[in-house]
Amino acid sequence: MKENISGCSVEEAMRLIGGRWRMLLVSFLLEGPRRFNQLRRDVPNISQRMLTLELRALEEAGLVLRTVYPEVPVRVEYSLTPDGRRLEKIVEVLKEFGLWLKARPAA
Amino acid sequence: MKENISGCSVEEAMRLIGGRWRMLLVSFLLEGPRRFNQLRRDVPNISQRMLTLELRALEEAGLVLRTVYPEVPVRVEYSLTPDGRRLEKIVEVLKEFGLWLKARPAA
DNA sequence: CCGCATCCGAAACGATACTG
DNA sequence: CAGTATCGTTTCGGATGCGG
Repeated sequence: MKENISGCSVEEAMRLIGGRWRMLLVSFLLEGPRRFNQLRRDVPNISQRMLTLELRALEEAGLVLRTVYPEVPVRVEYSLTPDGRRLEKIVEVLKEFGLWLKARPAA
Repeated sequence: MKENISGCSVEEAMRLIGGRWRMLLVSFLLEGPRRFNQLRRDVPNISQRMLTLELRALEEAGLVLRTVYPEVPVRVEYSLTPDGRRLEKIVEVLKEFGLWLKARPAA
């Protein structure tokens, strides 16, 4: 299997950042660390369950850092790792394309 | 529902171009028009069914043009519309990120 | 050559209720 | 506040067989 053709990189990238929520969450984390319920407000349509799952996935991929502050009540902050910041360009381009999408005449 | 925040653009974009195959197909179509079985060879792991479905979806979104040449046997060519070419930047950035992904030490 | 129809399992996603 | 657990629905994706 010739895995090294450039197209496969696209596939790998999409497998990691594909899905409805991932890049959306990253787009907010790019502005700075966020708490759990803060992200829920930022992304009103996401369910609690999906938010947990997606954050865990991003954490496991090394793109997001989860920090627990042992206060009462507990405080948890999510932030992008240096690796996670590599997604900034993708978010930018995606945002640009999305805006054009919503503006174009033909749906 | 405040739909106009920039993040939502990202979501809309991902809903259109998300999925395992879409951007991969676009990445090949960027090189020029392709026939059905040509794409099957380019993307060895895609099933006939998915190739049909994804091409139809891209066509319906106005990103891909399907041209039927009434020869015998029939010849069908898929090419990007001008709108479809707007995906070029996304593919580039995705490709770059994917290559880095495969190269980084920590999996 | 270029599909479509059908069936099926797997994965993504969502709603709701409950917990330290 | 920040989650788990459970369940149901929807979408994704593969296998196979048929048709113009």
